[in-house]
Amino acid sequence: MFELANVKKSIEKELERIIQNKFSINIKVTLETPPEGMGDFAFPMFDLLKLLKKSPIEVGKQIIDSLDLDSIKKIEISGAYLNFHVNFLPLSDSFIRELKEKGKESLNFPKKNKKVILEHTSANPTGPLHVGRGRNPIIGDTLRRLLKKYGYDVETHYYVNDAGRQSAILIYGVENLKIETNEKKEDHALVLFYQKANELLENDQEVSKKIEEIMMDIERGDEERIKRNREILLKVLNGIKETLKMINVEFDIFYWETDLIIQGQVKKVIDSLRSEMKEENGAYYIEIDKDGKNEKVFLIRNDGTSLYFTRDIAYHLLKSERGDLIINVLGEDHKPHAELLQNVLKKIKNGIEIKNVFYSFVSLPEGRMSTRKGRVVYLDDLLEESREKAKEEILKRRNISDEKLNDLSEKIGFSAVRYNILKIQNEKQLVFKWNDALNFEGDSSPFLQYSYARANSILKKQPWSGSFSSEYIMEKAEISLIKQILLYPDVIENASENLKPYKIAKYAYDLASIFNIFYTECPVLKENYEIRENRLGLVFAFKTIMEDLLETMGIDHPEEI
RNA sequence: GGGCUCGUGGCCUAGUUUGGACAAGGCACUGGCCUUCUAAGCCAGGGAUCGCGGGUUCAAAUCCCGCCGGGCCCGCCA
Repeated sequence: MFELANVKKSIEKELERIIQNKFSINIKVTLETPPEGMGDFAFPMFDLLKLLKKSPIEVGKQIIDSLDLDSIKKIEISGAYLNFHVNFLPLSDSFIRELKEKGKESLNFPKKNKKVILEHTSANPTGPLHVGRGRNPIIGDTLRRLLKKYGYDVETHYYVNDAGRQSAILIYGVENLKIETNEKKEDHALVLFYQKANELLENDQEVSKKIEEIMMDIERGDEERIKRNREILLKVLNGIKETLKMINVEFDIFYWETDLIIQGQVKKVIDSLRSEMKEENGAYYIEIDKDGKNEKVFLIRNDGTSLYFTRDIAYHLLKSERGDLIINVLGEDHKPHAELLQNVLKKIKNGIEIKNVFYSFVSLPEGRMSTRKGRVVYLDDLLEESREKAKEEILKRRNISDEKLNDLSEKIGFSAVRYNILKIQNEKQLVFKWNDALNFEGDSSPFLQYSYARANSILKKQPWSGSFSSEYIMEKAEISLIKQILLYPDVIENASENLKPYKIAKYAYDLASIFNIFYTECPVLKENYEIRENRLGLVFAFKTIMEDLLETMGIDHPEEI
């Protein structure tokens, strides 16, 4: 499965050997990709030429004369570059044969027998999910799918903050206010209480005091109080789950923050750090080295209750017992917190491996989204809008039953939202614009789904017999397609190792784009037997890989669109 | 003020980790392609001092320094 990368490595090794032998020079050779039409790999000889004080032609010729690898078809000297044309077509024989035999399974990496605990989303259950933090579930869930493919066992967590101030505000609102609403979805109905309570809070000391009391009860571990709260928070959480389901996001575990208090983990953390703790006005802290400076990290308030940070330590210790690698998908605002947490954990337990993936908020042209202030675009509304647009687009093209229309418009509309957010690098700040969020053309999920449907349609008309030989491949478009297909394992590896799910989107788009060119330039069904079967093989390979990519991105892949 | 981060055609993005050949795509715009496997597509075209200024290098969007602009963070909040 890794032949293409191996070919590259073997050329690099061979070049290093030849340069050593011929010129007695030890250099590390890194091949790069030349511009279109100039071969497959390029070796820049600048360093070598400088050392040897010879012309590129002279040095190039000497290298070419001593290089003898089956995989190389042709070598050209172009300026100070040595361009390698690789005979990679034969690689496609085994690749496609394996796809035929094992299907998508052949695309999975070997099991690593390592478990990843992946926490993402973890939005406060005080209102519906909004687009501002909408990147979190999309990045998180794509990582889950990607890392599984890459050979990890993955357990996903949603950390439910039921111990915090935000939750207490909602609880106060629900228990003390009366608000009429005909919102059917409970997260949308209950957020009104949260917003109203926040409003009251601003200029009413009494309200503020009552909320403090709720928080206090929780943090002291009042189980009655906690139980009542959860009933309310769960309603909001269920609304959030519904939204997540629409974009194909699901979790293994919902972990309630207050469990850490009730079950004693917080106390354990405090006990284990007690010897290092110092006191200040009745509160306790430890000192942590941060960029050479000592920083106070408070763990216990002067009223004896724990802080979010303390509970987060406990939670990460718990996660470290459940898996080998902890990955958190976090908003950029958590950066300092997360770094501090890693430092503290090092003090408590050795060898905890944590990787944090940060993303920037999606904002509105008029500023940051805020549930409290009501300046938000809810994910539900965006999804609804996208579904409607998908319906319109479908009806422009075909007449189908209402049932099919509903199904298809969700698969196209919801996916478009997921893709349009996923495709952008996490840390890039993103200003929400309806036009971009609802993009259905070019670099978009309908484009991918469309190319997939085209492939599917061909195979439906004429199933592939399974015979394929790269000898029959000669068209430019066919070769580009094979080349792109063979890159698949490298892309999965790169995206997984660097925890960059958007790399999958980029690759999938390029692949679909190349397939569309192939589709236009290389008719399949009307060719003679050999050519037809070979092209069917290519279409099959494309279809299988595209399906796999779409699944990895959590995007639906209807057979026809 | 300090720290982190982003800045690429009118708009959006890839490329930055590991420096290399004319900076690659999408949207929008202009023109062409459906009696032939789905035109959500394909082809062609115009449009970029890669925020600014220095430096390192044979070679800088990429590395280093300074500056400018946007975002985030600097709690006994979460």
